[in-house]
Amino acid sequence: MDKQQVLTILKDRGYKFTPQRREIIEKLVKGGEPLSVKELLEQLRDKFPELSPDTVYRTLKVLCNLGIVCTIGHQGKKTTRYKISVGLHHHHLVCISCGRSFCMAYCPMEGIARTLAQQANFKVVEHAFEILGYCSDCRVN
Amino acid sequence: MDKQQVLTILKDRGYKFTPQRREIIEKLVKGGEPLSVKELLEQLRDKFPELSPDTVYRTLKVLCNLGIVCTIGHQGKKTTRYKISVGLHHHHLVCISCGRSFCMAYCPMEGIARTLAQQANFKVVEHAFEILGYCSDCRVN
DNA sequence: ACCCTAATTAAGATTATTCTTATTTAATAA
DNA sequence: TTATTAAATAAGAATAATCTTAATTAGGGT
Repeated sequence: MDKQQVLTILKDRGYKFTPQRREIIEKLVKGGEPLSVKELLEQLRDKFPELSPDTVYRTLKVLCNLGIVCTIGHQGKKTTRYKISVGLHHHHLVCISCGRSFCMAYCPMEGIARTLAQQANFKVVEHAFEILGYCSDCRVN
Repeated sequence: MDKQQVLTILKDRGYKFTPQRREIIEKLVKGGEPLSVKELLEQLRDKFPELSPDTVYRTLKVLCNLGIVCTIGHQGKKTTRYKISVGLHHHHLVCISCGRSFCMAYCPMEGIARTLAQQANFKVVEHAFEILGYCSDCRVN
């Protein structure tokens, strides 16, 4: 997903283009390691010395809701990080030693959520799933 | 799980009994709706006017790690809540309208985590899973 | 080009949670 | 009972994230 694609999606949904938003998207589409809000702020400080954290959080929330970025580390173990989503809905394996994250090959929830929810007559809106442990580099044995 | 059982587990693991800890456990074993840290503090204010939030958070963390209490609302949607664990490891359906939570009948992760992790040569330590949506009372249709 | 309006912004307050530090205390051994 | 020590505590600082408010601005229509 490149910058143009993201901007097109935003436009279609009626969001405005602001310089701040453009730059945040710019940083994210570059890829690489998932970024924290703090890191994004640091990277954007020269261009927007008064960029407020709230603007970054708000923009990220919009992008999350549109499925453009995904979130890693909800679990409160470390600071939440964000990265451009690689298309399909998916979850992460998060290493509690080095902090790196790895995409799961597939999302095991689709059928399961339906089944579990049916039992409780519960209308599923979203689900959160994350596995924490040690990655191949960090595992001891 | 009653208070004695909890205290026995703590004793076995070498934790100390403090009046604060006893009271926090007392409130939790009563059952009922899952409690937030704020609610716990309010309920304990008359007995311990200077109880610090940190003490509550610390005690809850210990109890979580021992599997004695479980955590609801990790997802950052609302304040995290805690309740005595009903034995087996499990997850929750959380209503985004009324905020109530419901236990899932089983944990769908056991086999899945193993499979997913194997593919990545990842050693699983724990996982987080939560379904958000509307409960039977709150769903519109 | 100019105006209008709803969306977006910065700033700062607020809340939830964790961390640091110095003090207190529970459990254990003498 | 007293002394010892490791664990637990309160207080307050620090961090992450959200909310409130008033000012600014992008985009659409004139």
